[in-house]
Amino acid sequence: MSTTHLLRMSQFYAPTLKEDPVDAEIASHRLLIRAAMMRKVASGIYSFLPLGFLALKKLEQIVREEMCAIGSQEMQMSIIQPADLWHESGRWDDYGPELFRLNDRHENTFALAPTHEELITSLIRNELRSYKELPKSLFHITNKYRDEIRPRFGLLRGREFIMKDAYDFHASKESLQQGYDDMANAYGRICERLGLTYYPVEADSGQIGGKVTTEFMALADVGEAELAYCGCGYAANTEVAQANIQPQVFKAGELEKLHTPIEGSIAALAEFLGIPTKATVKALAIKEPSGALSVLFIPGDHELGELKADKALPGFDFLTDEEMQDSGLVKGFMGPVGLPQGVRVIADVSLKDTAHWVTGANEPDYHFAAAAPGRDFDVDLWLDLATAQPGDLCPTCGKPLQLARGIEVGQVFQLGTKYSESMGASFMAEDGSEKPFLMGCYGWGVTRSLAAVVEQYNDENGIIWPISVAPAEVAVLPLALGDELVEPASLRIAQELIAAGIETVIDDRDERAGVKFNDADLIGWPYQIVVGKRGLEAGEVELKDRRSGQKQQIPLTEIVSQVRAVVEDARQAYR
RNA sequence: CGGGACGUAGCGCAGCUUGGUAGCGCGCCUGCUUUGGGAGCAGGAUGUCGCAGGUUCAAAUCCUGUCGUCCCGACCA
Repeated sequence: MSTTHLLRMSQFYAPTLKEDPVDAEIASHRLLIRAAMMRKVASGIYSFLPLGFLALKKLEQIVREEMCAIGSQEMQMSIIQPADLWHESGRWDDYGPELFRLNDRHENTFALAPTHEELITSLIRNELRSYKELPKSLFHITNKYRDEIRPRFGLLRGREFIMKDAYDFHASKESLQQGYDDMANAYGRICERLGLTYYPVEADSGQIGGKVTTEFMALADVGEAELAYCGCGYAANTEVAQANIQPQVFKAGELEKLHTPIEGSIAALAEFLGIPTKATVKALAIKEPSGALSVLFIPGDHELGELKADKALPGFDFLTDEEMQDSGLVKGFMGPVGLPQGVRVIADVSLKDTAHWVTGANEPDYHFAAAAPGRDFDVDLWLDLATAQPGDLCPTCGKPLQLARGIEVGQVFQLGTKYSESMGASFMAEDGSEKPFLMGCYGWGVTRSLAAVVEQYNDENGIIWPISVAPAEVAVLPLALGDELVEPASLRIAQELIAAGIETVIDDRDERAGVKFNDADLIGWPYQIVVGKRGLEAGEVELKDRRSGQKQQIPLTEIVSQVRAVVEDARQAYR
């Protein structure tokens, strides 16, 4: 959607705020409210004001175009969905309190859609019947509802938000992979058109099921996700990143018992021995639902990846202090040598090549140095357990990994047959057999990515919209309203820009120059044309680039053609 | 759900300890002046002090409950 008529600030509903809203902490939340883009309705629920809506619609259109470009077809599904469908898939019970539920006057039960797998599957299952019709890809852009435990950070984690979700149906794995690759490429293009610095990362597929998945992370310090990445292109959510950790050996040789009268912590041990934490081995006592007890060993400078551990040891839990005592485990001084009987030794794979460990002696105030796996003790199970840290080595190229925080703006999944099987959606294959569809689902957070753009594009004065999502491309600021030179000149420039197909706004409010400058920077118009009396008398106006802050004087006769050129260049850069 | 904090004018806040006429800044309205980075002067309007009980002659203030909001954690496609 582009603005085809001149926007007049004097007519526009755009109540910008001079002061920061008190309940907004992060830049995107603060600025979207201050710049009159949106207002809060309730916790995690926002209304878009005209300015924000313009930006939102432009962002949405970019997503739409990239979906259509890969042959996905737009539709629109209801957000109120019969509970029966959710019972069919099993998610009425699995989704938990996050699912908004409601009744109609006849006491029929419904869910507000947090996502649309159920509805789309029920929609196509009776009428998409033959392999000849496959593959099919459908998408829509609608509100989603999730009763988050803790909504926060404005648009980044809301209870009502806009998502583009696409679903595709395939007859073969190869076809599914193709659909998935197309979608991932489209997501990359969306990020680029939004100007986002991003990484596609390996990720966990979580509740939604399926196996193959990639998350698209927009880098931002306020992001709730952490990713490990490398110059070679490898990037993964630290929940699953397979970092190549390099523990250090303190000393080799025979098993040696050390008197270590300290509080049992890695930091204290490292300090007492005068060695780096990476030369120690951390021990964590856990139990599995079966009741089996184990001690997990990971390099001392690393943290346990709880998601990794939970995948390998489903439902595990840490032992309480009492349970440890009852099992004969010595908190703070556990080690693989001389554990109580029946307690398994499970170690992070990175310790496989570490021939000599510094580890607890299962005795208060004592540690072992140079405990050697295979000689002094046996490891029952080697697992990938530790969370990646900066300096760990990239699993694909071996160079040091870097860590960053990111906002998950999109995720692509190969669902497989999870929903087609549970909901009986099948097609007639070429050989005459009935087969469940292979499905993919692909979410893009529309409102969340709008916030991500603001997180990456702002400064102390306000938002710095990339031209692709700016509410308008150019703002004309007449500094002397009512002046016989300034006002007509400003209007003429604005109208010529509109005629040239450039989204233009004119700040024709009866405000002082300072107010207009500050609002223009706060709202974040990419280009500002300042029309003042002084300049006009010299036959000039000023063109300001919001991003660089650079200003240049341009002859009145050339301003329209120059701005056209500048805008055209900027558009190309985000295409 | 655990921990912390906050609800007073449209927005940002003070007042509460020690109960006694509800205030400040910005914004808003009127007038004059001003006019290239959030103007100056003068005048004016605006409140169920979140809500409900209780204590008291008297409650924004004390007590109890409740609702809402934010932050940390747990949780989370």
